[in-house]
Amino acid sequence: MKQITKHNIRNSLRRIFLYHGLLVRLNSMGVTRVFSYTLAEGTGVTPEQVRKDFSEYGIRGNRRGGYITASLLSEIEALFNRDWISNVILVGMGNLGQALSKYGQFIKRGINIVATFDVDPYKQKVRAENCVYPPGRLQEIIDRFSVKVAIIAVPDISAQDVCNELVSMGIRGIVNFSPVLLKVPVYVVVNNVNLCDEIESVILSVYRMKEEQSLFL
Amino acid sequence: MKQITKHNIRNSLRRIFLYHGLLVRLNSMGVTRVFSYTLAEGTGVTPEQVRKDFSEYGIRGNRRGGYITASLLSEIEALFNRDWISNVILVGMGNLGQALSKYGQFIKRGINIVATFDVDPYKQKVRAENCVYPPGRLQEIIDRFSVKVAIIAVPDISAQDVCNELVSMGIRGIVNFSPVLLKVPVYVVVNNVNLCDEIESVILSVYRMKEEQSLFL
DNA sequence: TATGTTTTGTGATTTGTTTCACATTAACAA
DNA sequence: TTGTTAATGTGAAACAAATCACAAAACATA
Repeated sequence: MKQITKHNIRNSLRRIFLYHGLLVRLNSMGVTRVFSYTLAEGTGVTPEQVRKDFSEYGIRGNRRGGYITASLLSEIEALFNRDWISNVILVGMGNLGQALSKYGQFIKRGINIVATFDVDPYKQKVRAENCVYPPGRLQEIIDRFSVKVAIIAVPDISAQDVCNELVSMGIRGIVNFSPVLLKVPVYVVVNNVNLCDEIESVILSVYRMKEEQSLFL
Repeated sequence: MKQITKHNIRNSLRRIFLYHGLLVRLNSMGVTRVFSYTLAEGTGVTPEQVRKDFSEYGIRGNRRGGYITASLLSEIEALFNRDWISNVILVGMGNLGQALSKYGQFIKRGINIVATFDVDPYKQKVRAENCVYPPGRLQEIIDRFSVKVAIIAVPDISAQDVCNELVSMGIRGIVNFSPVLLKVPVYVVVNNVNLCDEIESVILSVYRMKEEQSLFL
């Protein structure tokens, strides 16, 4: 079984997102021109790497004038081809799901959560603005909005079942916030995000740093 | 400036967390023995890699009997040295912060959020169970619980200020959920988690997969 | 105790990624 | 028009990570 996880998405591609995020902010601040070192500075990589990454994806700048912010942004977004696919659904409205559904950054970045789902009838408040659908309406919504990507934020026990259901309904990309490895057909992309791991890695790094310092004492 | 980000935390270390998470679950399910291929299967890597990773961190198994789940777990946790440092604080109680503060997985993994903070007086409900402190009490809490790691979930404009303050108060590790690159002294570890990027990477991968398939038509 | 089997542990090899060094180009100034 | 400068773009080199192949060990069985 082959999954696209944090570990096998190309590093260069992950950095393109980094540049994209920064560019969105710079653009909204009215910065019209950027240089490889601008992006490098803002994302913590080297200028060479920025250029190499752009080179890999066929993005070119002006030999002396750097890059035009707006064009660069649209070139990256063209690369993403974001028009037809940025509608996503969110399954699981626990604490994390609720937070994600209200997270303001998504829409700024062109990620549109068209609907949220939960099995819990108590959470299914189909009011006007913040409605949560029952799983029975998944297929209908997926079809209506041609959704291809889903966010899974359900408890680990039900994650695989939900995943299977979504895949059978046409979902081809999954962002998985549950701590289980989802089994999916080869044509489905999975990205696992594990908040515990993110925090643990810092805890351990801090500890290791202490250890290294103490070697000098 | 050198940061420990998603990209420069050793891959092997990231995988150790993956194994740890799986082991916690296997252990609670009563599995007493695991093999490199058990862990490989459950985390989507190869058995050789599992062994190589353990080898790197000096963790050894039994030549024929694999690994004893409980011992392996405590060896990894000893590696983390989690006793003195697993108290963390959370700054910023917006949507994401609130979700993180209620996220049940943390405590299962030994991550203990000892206090949460927000500048907004409306959010500062210092009731018994779910209290949110004003920033003025940061130093007091950091000292009292010897906190070394903080989670930043504040809006991007204030992220750098909050970060500076935390570092000056003794914080040495930061999990940054805001989309800005924090400038920190070399002895501070930063892990940037960007939820937009995680979702975008899947959107793009799905698109690329479609593209590749269409080459065969 | 000897033998076959299973699984770990690791040197050697391959593959992938980042950095370096510099040729190339565009803008500007005199 | 011509030289100077400030950027990009990229092949080559250095580095890092993953895979392979197999030796070493431990257990089971006779």
